[in-house]
This record gives sequence, C-alpha cells and structure tokens, in this order.
Amino acid sequence: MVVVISRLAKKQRQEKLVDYIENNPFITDEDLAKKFNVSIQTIRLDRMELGIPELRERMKKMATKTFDNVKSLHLNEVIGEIIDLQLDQFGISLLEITEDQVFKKTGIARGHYIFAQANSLAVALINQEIALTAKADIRFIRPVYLNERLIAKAKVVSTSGERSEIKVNTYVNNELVFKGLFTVYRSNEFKTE
Amino acid sequence: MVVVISRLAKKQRQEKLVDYIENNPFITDEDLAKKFNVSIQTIRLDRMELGIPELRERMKKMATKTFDNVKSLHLNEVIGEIIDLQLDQFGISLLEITEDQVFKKTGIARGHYIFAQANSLAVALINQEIALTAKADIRFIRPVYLNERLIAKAKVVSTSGERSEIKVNTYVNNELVFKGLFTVYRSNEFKTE
DNA sequence: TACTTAATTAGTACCTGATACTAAAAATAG
DNA sequence: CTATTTTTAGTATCAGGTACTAATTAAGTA
Repeated sequence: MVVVISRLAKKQRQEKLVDYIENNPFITDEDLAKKFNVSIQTIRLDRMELGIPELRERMKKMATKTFDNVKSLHLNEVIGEIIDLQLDQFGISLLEITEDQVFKKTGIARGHYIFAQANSLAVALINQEIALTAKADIRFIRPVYLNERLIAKAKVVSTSGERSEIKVNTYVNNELVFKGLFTVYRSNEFKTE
Repeated sequence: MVVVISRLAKKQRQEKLVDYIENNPFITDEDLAKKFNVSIQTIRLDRMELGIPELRERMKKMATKTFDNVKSLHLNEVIGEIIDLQLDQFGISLLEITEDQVFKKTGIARGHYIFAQANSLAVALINQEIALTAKADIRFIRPVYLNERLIAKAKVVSTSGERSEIKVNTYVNNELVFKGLFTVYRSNEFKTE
C-alpha cells in the first residue's frame, strides 16, 4: 500500500482544518472552502469525519461558557454562597471547589480561594457601611481537593472601637482544613483618600 | 392623557422581557412568545424597540467574549502578572485592580484579591513539584482603590526541610499597602490522600 | 357613540448556515 | 484499465431569524 499522495493531501487538509477552526472558530463552511480551495461539501465531509460541529454549535458552546462564567464572576463578588448569617455574630458559607480553582498537576485547591471564602464571610458579617480586612493570621491544615465542599464557619469573637476580631474555621465533612483569625476594620463614614 | 392600562401592560412586558432574556439568553422568539402569551411578532417588535438582538447575535457576542477571555482565564490561574522571577529567591508581580475586584460602594479592593496576588507569587517562587501555602500572617496597611496598580515583591527569607518562609510586600507607587509572611510547604513527591 | 390612534396579530418573501441525502465526476491505486 | 477513494454538484429541508404589508383588536378621546 503506497497510498500516499492523495491520502496525505486529505489528511493534511484535515489536520490543518482542525487547528484552523480552533484558532478561527467563527468561520463558516463557505469561507473554509475558499481557504482550502475545495468545495463546501468536502469541508462538510471533513467536519463529519473529524467530529467538528457546525459554526452555530461551536458558538453556542462558547457562549454557554461565558454564561456560566458570568454567574461565577457574580459569585466572585462574594466567594462562596452564604447560607446562614447573623450580623455581628456568626455566619456560614459554602464553596465547592471547581477546576478553575485547583492546581492542574495535583488537583489541590489554590490557597487563595480558601482564603477568599473565609475573608468574604468575615467581611459580610460586619454590619457597617465599610468593612475592610486589616489583618489575618491563617493556617491551611490540610490540602483541599477538586469537588470538595468547603463549609466555612465564622464567629465574631470581640469588637472594640473600629476593629472586630473574627474567627473562621473551614471544614470538609467535619474535618478542619483551614482556620484563620481576621481583624476587620469597620466604619460608617466613607472617607475618600 | 390617561393612557395607562394598555401601555402599562406593554411596558411591563418589555421590562420583564429585558431581564428574562438577560437571565435566559438562549431563548428563541418562539419560546418567548409562549412565555409571555403574545404572538411572535409582538416579541419581535419588542426586541426591536428595546434594541435586543436576535438569539444568534446574542450567542455570537457571548462566544466572542469567551474567545477573548480564554487568555485572561489562563492568567487567572496565577493572579497578577509575574514580571520577574528568580526561583527560590525573589519575584515581582503586577496586578491592576478592576471593577470586579472592588466593593461597589467604596471602590476599595476586596482583600482577598490582594492576598491572592501575594499568595500566587509566593507559591510560584517555589521550585518544586508541589508548593502549598501552609500558613500566612498578613496585614493590610491601607485600602487599595480601583485602577491602582499593585506591585508585589516576594523574597524567600528562609528554607528548612519542607518549608520555606516567604516575605511579600505589595506597593502602590512605592507606598506599602500590604505585607505578608507566608509559610509554604514544598515537596517533590505527590502523595494522594 | 363614532372616530382615532396604539398595539397586536397574521402572513409572505427572503436570508444564512447549516443537515441529509443522491448521484455524478475526478483522482488514484493496483 | 478497472475498482475504489475522494471530491464535487445538486436538491430538499430546517431553524431562527429580518423586513415588510396588511388586517384585526383594543383603548382613548371628541
């Protein structure tokens, strides 16, 4: 079988097609046909063989991603979902670790997401116009993995003047994975710099 | 002119339409017509009046966003842009505070973004398979505002066994706004739980 | 009440970017 | 020179629209 030149032409075209579409996902079959100097039917056969969906499907997939990301970006304002809260007293927040939040190599969550959950919660607890983290003393007890659900529990332990101390413990299945002591500055007036 | 009831009905529908589409951008005119119990033409007139593009245009816009954002999502893995790095020695990272990262009321950056930049940098410094934050002692010196550019400077101050201590100072225009002492656990082997 | 204006519905022609299918033509292999 | 691949052509059909015309149904006012 010296089935080379013509088949190579086809294979080459298909290889190029794959990464051309990858880099130009908004191209129509018609334009691809021009690009590769073949008929539109050939392009469609190629897409079939390669399992590449049509333009509109490709766009839909990508659009779905942004849509989901917008949601998580909104959540991003407060990281984690606050499921219980008594202002100036305590609060509970839940966060499920997603792929975006872990090291690819190990599947272990990046520390700042765990911190962010705790910090968001601590700040949310404070019943004032302005609440800013001033200080934090934190400890990561054990790694947290992809898909684990973090339950952060925060308690205001003291308040004096413009500062509150808040203790946050974070658990996965009742196992302590993180703890932190936050000092939060609180104020009613908003003074610009 | 007591042009109320009918017009209100229309206005109300249009208001609802706007935020319904916002929350369900993948809906067709046909389904919208069913949802609102009007004809498909009414929906189309409404969209025209409200300047809402057709489904396919909506999807295309969103898809374009993901396409552009793929890059910034990659950046997201490490928060901030690392502009200088000597493994196991020091590193510098830059982060410009965007709208997503501030409290709407005050325009002050949420602490966990500042922490995330410092933490990312500290972890990136460690020249090992695995590097995990174990502990951190941090202080927010002054609020950071929208559009300010944070320069985080990290230095490894000591290493013993599996732990390194890293000092991170973050500046805006040479003014110290944050400092932290991180203890990072480092290891070559990856032991699953 | 009758008239007028606004709002809604109906219907047609056409567009894009496809799928699905049939069939012919061209290229290549053996 | 024939069998098989590969490519091209062409038709019917679909979804989800635009653009336009015209009729119908409220609703508001003189």
